[in-house]
Amino acid sequence: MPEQRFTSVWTREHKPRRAQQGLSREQIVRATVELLDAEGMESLSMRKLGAKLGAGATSLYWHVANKNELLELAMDEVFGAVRIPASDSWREVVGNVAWGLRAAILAHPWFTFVLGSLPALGPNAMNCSATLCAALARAGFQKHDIDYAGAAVLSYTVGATAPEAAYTSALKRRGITMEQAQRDLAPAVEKVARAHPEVHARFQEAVESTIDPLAHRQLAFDFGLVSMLDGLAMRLPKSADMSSNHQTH
Amino acid sequence: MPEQRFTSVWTREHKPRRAQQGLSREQIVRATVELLDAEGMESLSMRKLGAKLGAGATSLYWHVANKNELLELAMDEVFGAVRIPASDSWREVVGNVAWGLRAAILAHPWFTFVLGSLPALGPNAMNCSATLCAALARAGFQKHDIDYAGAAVLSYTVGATAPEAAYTSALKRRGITMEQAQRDLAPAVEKVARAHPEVHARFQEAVESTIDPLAHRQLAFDFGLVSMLDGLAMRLPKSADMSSNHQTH
DNA sequence: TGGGGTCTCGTACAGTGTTCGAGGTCACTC
DNA sequence: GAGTGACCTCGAACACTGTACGAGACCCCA
Repeated sequence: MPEQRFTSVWTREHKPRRAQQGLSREQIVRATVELLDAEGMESLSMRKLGAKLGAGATSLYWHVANKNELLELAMDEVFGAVRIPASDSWREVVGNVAWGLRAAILAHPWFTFVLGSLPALGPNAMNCSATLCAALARAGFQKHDIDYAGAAVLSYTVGATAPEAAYTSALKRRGITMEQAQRDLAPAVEKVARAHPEVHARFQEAVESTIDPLAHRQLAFDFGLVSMLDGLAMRLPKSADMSSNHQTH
Repeated sequence: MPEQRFTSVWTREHKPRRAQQGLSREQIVRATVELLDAEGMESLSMRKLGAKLGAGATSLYWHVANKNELLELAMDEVFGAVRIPASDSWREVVGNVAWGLRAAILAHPWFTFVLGSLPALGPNAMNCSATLCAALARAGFQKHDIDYAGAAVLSYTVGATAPEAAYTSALKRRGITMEQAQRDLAPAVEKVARAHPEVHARFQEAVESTIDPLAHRQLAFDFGLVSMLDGLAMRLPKSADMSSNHQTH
């Protein structure tokens, strides 16, 4: 087996070319994000992207080594859209980053696919995790616990938001309403109800609920986020921060 | 726009054919899991799968409507491998399910890709979330909080384990050692170090650390899981369970 | 007038998921 | 035994995909 290398856009250096005319890397990345937002991950092809830019598909390969590099760049573009808050309260900083990341994922549902397959080494991603860790360090976490706590919040945020984004965007793109989807899934739920009656009961509750589904999902996210933050607060060496029951939103 | 339907393997009914000869659905699903484990998500093709079974690619379409259905079935197969614990302590049940799911994801890194794109409506997935919710209900959570708490634990578990599985399996499949990867990433980290020196310091610590990287990742996962469980325990209406500081593993 | 770097792109290759329809193999009935 | 219809397999074809390669175009500078 030949000693392979682990590569990424961020390990090659890249001199920005004269932005005179023709294509530029920034322009290509912007178009990529737009196309992904509009049509989703599996509809992005180099030919379509080229056409959108009024260029041939293979012209893109001058500015970018391959499709994966393009996706890495697009991912970091989304990380860049996460607003980084400034505050003295670590709970506020961490909570705001989590909600910001959630908003970014919901706006760009393809994001988590890229995050799951390619390393996030871009400057904006680094900036995100750095502010998180800085806040946690200031809060009083020590050494490895800083990384652990930061990773825990990011993991929960991504894990909670990704399927939500995938589901809602899949429905929207295919022109299916939420009610239609629930109606279509009813038989499958019915089948499972025999083994787990209490699951069925809660599903019915959800269907007949009068709360706005969007508000419902926000409540669910907040519940988990607040729980995580409270649990982290318990792990602070000296109980410096005791405002554990504040809502983050 | 024509009123589309939201479909899934689990919404169609399926009569298991006579298992006499030729292909069967179970056999195909087993082979799918094997192929995905061995070569990863992007290397699964109907032609390869057919060849592995000694059949033509298009023969599979008699037993399964399309590739997505196949992936749904494979996903539920993995859910079925999660051992469901029996215990009176809700923390033990929830913790064990989380660790079991983590083990399943690490053994089948393609799992989270499917989970992210297709609905998990299979019986084994339902069983998993049902035991989780049953334990949480017994613990004292009420109504929606049961779902919220269950979703929080699953979200954290998936969000924390998925990138870990993706990274380690990508390295293994391409024959790259962990040390080699860290060496390859060094220039990118170096570049970011200028903006965030404290990130660089912790990265160096991690590289030079003498702890086994596997143990390190397990510690990180446990840190977040215990934090989440502690935070959930705080949300129990009457403080029925106060054993908040026990480790789960 | 000549390079030489920078950039575009047509062609080609090996692969993909899936449709269609022709055919083959049974178990059962007349 | 002949015939029928359900069950199952599969070759060919279609419209795609990512990207390697090499031919050319443009522009700046000597």
